[in-house]
Amino acid sequence: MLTLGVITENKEWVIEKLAKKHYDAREIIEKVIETDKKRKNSQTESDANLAELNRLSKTIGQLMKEGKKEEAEAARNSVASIKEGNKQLEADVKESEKLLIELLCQIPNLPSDEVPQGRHTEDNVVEREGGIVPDLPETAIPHWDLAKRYDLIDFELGVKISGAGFPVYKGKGARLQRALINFFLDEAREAGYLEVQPPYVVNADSGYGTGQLPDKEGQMYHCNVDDLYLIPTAEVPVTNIYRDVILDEKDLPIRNTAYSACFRREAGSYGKDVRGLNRLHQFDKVEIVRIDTPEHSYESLKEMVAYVQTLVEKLELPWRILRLCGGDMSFTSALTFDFEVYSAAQKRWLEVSSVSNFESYQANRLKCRYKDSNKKTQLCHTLNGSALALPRIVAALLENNQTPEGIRIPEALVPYTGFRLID
RNA sequence: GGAGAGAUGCUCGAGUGGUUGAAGAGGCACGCCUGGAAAGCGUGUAUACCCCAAAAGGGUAUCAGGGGUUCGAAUCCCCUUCUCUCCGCCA
Repeated sequence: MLTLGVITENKEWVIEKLAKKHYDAREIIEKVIETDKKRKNSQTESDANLAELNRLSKTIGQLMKEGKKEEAEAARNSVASIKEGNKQLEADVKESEKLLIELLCQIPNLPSDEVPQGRHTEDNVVEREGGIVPDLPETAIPHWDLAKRYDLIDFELGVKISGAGFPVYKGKGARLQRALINFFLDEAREAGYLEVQPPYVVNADSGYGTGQLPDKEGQMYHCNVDDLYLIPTAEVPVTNIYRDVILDEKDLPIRNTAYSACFRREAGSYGKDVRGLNRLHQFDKVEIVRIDTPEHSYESLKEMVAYVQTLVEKLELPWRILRLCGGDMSFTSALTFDFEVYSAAQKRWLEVSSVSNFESYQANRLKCRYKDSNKKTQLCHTLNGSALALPRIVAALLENNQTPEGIRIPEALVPYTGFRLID
């Protein structure tokens, strides 16, 4: 969530910025400011009462010692009446604080100046592109058919065991998954990221910390009995490592990478979007996360994007980077670059990575701070990106590399798969 | 899952109702000392919020989290979470 300071001090500026995300903030911001005023008033008054209370309490102890019973009794009475009177004020403070957080959670992050204007996916700007779109013969088939032909992925079996969107990988299909995960983790480590293995279920506090809760509650699987959520991405547990933490500036930027299975309910998806590997309830992903200073975070974002580019290049896939427009960005992001690879039999671009700078939006919620060189405590900036999500990479690899002899494995992956051809 | 013990600041650790935001030690930072270092000495060392134009200064809250008793709670009571020990179960 945004900090109160930025809202109260730069109201008009904030409203203007949010317009780029097509979010009309005027009304809610007025409400925030009003609630904040109320909170301050109540707290000032309540604090004064409590100060008086503390003072009197000390006096009572003293008076009792001196044997001045009557005076002590009088003080005791006035304490009682102040206490009674303060109850409402304390309730007001709590109420205002709660409302304030509720309101702040409804306001999206401010888009950075680098974000292009626009409403829809068509308005996203192609930043760079590379790779060669293969010239497939007429007989080329989509990955779900290839998966069947070479017995790599069994979608029906997944349906039997769990439901749609939970495929079973078999043989070279399963080995390809494992190869990709190891390849991505090794690459990340060589690029300076520390590998971590986080839990796959998180508590509600963690969900709030990274912003999945409260608004995206319906997108996560929830274990009711234990009140735990299956992670939709490793971003959640990894970023929450830094919840309620004050870091040292010299330790920044923090670079972490993690593989995890990801679980998403994907309520409301349909049609060609969910065909084959295009959209799953469970999938594998290697994530990169950075915690950085405000001064350096955009440099970090650049580095992350450049890093992800090396991955798609090594996999020899046709790729492009999109700079997301205001209307297509996520709620919590300040600037996002999406990576897409071209899946040549489906003849469509598939999103395989999303790299974002959240600036202090997540950090404010997380209370992830650092001490700067002046020993002042400040909010960090958080960033993350997929590096990479497997299913659509697999879809593109299968489709683009199909030959009459079988499916060719890109050179960089061969040491990991142990085979060059799926046949 | 059953029984018991416990959770204090960056760390260790004292504290069982009243000038305790918290002794003491260690660590760390700065200063003095030194040719330099060590030792020594001195000073400082939480977070959030509120008042104040700001600084200075002041106030409130926080001793796992929440609630309660009391004029007053780190200290007493209740609930939750977590840790440890023993038993059970188990990859």
